[in-house]
Amino acid sequence: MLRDTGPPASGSVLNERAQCLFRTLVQRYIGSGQPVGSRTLSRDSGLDLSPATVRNVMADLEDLGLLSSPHVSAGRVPTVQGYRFFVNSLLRVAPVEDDEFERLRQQLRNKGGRESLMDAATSLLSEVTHLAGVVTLPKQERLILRHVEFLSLSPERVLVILVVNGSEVQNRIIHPARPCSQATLQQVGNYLNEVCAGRDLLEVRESLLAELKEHRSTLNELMLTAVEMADKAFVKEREGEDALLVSGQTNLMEYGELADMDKLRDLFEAFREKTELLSVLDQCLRADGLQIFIGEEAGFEVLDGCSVITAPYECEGEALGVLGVIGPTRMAYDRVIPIVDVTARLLGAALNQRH
Amino acid sequence: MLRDTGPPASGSVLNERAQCLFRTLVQRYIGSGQPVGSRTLSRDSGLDLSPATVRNVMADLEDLGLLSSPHVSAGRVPTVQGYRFFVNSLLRVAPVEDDEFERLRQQLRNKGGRESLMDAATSLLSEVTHLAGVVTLPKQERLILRHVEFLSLSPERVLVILVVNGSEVQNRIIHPARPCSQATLQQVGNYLNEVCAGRDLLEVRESLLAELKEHRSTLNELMLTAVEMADKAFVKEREGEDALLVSGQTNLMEYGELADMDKLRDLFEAFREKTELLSVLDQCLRADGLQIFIGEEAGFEVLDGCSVITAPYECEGEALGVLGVIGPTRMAYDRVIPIVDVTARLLGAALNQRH
DNA sequence: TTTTTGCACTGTCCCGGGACGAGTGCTAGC
DNA sequence: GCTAGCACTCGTCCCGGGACAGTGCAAAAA
Repeated sequence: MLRDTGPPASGSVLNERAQCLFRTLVQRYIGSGQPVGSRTLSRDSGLDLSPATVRNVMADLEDLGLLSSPHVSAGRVPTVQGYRFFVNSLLRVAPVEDDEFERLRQQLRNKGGRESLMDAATSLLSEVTHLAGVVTLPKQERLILRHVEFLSLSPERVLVILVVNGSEVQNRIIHPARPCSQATLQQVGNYLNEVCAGRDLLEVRESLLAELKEHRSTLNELMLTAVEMADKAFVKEREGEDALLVSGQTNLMEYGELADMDKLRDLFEAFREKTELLSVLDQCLRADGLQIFIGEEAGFEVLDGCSVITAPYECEGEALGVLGVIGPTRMAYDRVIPIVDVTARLLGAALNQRH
Repeated sequence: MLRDTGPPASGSVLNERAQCLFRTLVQRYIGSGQPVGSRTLSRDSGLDLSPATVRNVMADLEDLGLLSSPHVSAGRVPTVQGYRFFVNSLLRVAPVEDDEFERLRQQLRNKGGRESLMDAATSLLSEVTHLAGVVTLPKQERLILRHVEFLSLSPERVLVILVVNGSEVQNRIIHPARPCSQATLQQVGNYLNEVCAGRDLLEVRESLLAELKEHRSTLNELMLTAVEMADKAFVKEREGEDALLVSGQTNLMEYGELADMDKLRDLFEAFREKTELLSVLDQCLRADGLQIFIGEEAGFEVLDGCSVITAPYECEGEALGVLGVIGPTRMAYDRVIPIVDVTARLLGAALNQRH
């Protein structure tokens, strides 16, 4: 019996005993995946209660919506609300084990490119947790031009190489209105490098176009070509196209509760499609701080039966992206949460280091 | 009864009737996935034979190793040898349907970069065939330098941008022995562009190093730096790292014979790992022409129960890479083979077009 | 009042047996 | 050389019973 029958979300509403039983039940279910019965619970709780008493408490917990029974004689399993309550109020996270921490730290430093750093983070998450790891790539809202180079491929095609934001290289092919000689391109490049280096790509493009409109007649030939080139070369590209890395999907095949082929197929398709996942992870980025979605809480049917744990990673105080794991609702929250947390910090640190 | 009991691989060893029955059996099994019994076969073959006669023929076919029965009262299914014989001697391929051909053609032209062209080919294969599509990226044995650019990021780090083979851009970061000013880098770049443009990257590197060894004392400062830069910048990179694109893996989840979780998991891991698949596909590249591996023929246990159909794609008469599909042994060879064939041609054509 | 004990009840899982059907091999006959 | 008939063999499906695990409820004990 409970002292207070209010909604469990508001403060400590369960008495000590009920909390303890509930916690042990959830832990045990997470460990075994089997519904937990009163006998087992009375043995494992350490409370020296008879199964019958335990049954009474369990009945109350079921009334509160924290537990449910698959059928009348099969023990209890936590509901989504149950997991939520467990995570919010009852969970005691385990510190990351030393060797795991060391492994994470080692793998996330001195990585080559930023790309491979993100790759490393993704696979680390999946390997350490045995779940699926996800990392969103930093969305580069601002592209600061560092250097631009034009290369004539053929009379109608010009290769543009942009170095932006420090050391990231982008390249694209544009088709100029009039054929340009390599020499002209060289001059245009020099001009643009001089004028635009260190400025925002799109902003520069706008201002050049504005200038063109205003002083078209007074601009010389070279300037006109330069404006045209900038117009075509400085457009935004690769708009979040595959701004999501996923790793260790196959890990999910090991969990019995996801063993249904259709369910699994849908899940894998969602990993490939990415848009739904990205929308979930975007929420996490805005929410700022470690986030946990349990079951349908994320708002997508494919994620039914799954939990998502994410944390944003930051560089110079600004949240750049989100990393996390996806696994069955029945996951070892106490172990996984700190791992996600630590990985986010380490990734942020690694990014910071290369300033 | 058979006129000739020699190995079925050598020529037409089965009489007309046995061939017809065998073909109908295989086709039927491919369609339904269920073992085919004598009654069904006598109905479907169009030969007006009694089930008993069919049974006799089937017994002979089983003796030849072309059929096997899962158990005594369950009809027959083709063996790997059976599929092989079917594919080699009995198969009549269906021409690619018009709308499918149109679809392939449309999607494989006017694609942006070469990368996205390959992507398109991979997903097309998987979508049209409902199997998993694979495409190996052209392995660039020769990297012809077109242009090189050095950019100083910090005193110890230099960004190298290489344009090779027409319009492909590579970039890497190197750490010079001594700090270099941007002006020096500019000069080094100019020098290297002048001397090396149009030549093979690795060959240039060798010859420069050789020259260094010989005339070290007589070279000026700039030249020394240039040689050092070339040494560090012109090394081969991205050695076949992920030279394989896979798409539509989830399609395979729909086939009952691959429904075993462990089997599927191994298969997906093989897709991720890529090395085993690449070794199979490399054979296909050397073999030159459409290749079919049935079951364990490919030599890898994970591919047990699967067939691989590949065709090399060519550009300017040279086989650049391989594309194909992977699916259950029981696949619609008559439909899939021409699709793979056509896709390879279209991809080759698309690559040729951009010369 | 709270906890425990005892008991009836209700589901699942795991057999073992019987009916059924599909398919086979063999033999005799056309 | 082909076919019809027949006995036989398995495998699958379906059922019913027993073991089992867990429940709810009521009555007794603390």
